[in-house]
Amino acid sequence: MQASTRWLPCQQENPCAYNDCMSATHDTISHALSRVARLHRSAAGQLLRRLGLHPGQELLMMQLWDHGPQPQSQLIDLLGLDASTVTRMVQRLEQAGFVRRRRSDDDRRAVVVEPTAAAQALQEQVVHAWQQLEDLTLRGLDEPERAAVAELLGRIENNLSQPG
Amino acid sequence: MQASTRWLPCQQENPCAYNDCMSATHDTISHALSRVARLHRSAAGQLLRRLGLHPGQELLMMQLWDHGPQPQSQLIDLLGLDASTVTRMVQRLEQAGFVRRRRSDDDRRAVVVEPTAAAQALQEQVVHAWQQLEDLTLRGLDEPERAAVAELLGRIENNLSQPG
DNA sequence: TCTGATTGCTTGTACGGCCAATTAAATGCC
DNA sequence: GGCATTTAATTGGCCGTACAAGCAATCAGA
Repeated sequence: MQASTRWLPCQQENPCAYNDCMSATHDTISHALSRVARLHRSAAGQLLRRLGLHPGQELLMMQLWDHGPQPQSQLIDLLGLDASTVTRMVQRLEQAGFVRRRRSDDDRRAVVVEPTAAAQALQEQVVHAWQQLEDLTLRGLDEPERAAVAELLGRIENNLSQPG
Repeated sequence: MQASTRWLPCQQENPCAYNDCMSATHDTISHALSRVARLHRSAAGQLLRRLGLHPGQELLMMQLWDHGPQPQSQLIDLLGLDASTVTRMVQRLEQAGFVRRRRSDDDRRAVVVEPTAAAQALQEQVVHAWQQLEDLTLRGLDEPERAAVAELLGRIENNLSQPG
């Protein structure tokens, strides 16, 4: 990340048409959150890359590791994702050999997703990568500060979970 | 969000193969961050929808509103995105009528991106939507707590910005 | 029992985002 | 000047993600 001052604005007819000093879209927590989210996802991507997973897939796998085989509808609930998203994620994870799909006998509409042996072998590595990510993310924050982050994120999550 | 207990695990040969009580992939701040990020982006999407913008595009437009016409390379730096991402975002924003592109005279490789009149008309609405998003996100947090969020997110951003 | 509503899932389409490979222009070094 | 290196941008390919539309199985009420 080097400084980028090779472009100096205000060389046009109306010099003050743009807010160089006082940004109309001043920095907000929403801005910071967007940046942090992308950086965090990117870091996760680098760690998961070698394991053959794309960021986002590890969250689905973790649900399977934690709660065992379950219908897609439950994955959708737990992950909070769109149904179509989960459908295609599961299709790709099946293609990659990490999950298996079968139609449920109880409800012939439902599809039960279960981890494969290959996924079991993967679990340990993913947990490790996730730990590395956590360490990298929270480097330099002591325990009370980490607790504060967790608490504040929890409240923000709550805010965003319930409608406007 | 209704409870989802219609699926009870542990009805298989090996009852304790899955960690229902003590999750191996226990809840982390990285997890919370992922969830909050998706919720936040989703909320932004709903607010930007009526304005004809997709989440992510508003950040690019804000750069243009704040700093005026500038080469794509600078947008890439400021937004921290991949060059290919910005290329296609700008193409779509041009298609939508919000930006114009011209080759720079100084450097015939460079493409200068500038907001259109339609974009100027949009700015006010986007700023308002962004304010709504900020309010929704931080609802119930008092000023010291908001400051704490900003400070902690800043440190996390710093952590994630520098290599491993 | 039949029928309308609901539920589970899929496919089409589109965007944000990344990596890899490529082209063209500018720069730097000899 | 000439050539290797760097830089700006683009395109192809892939995945995550969402919305809209649609199909099939299930459920509930008349």
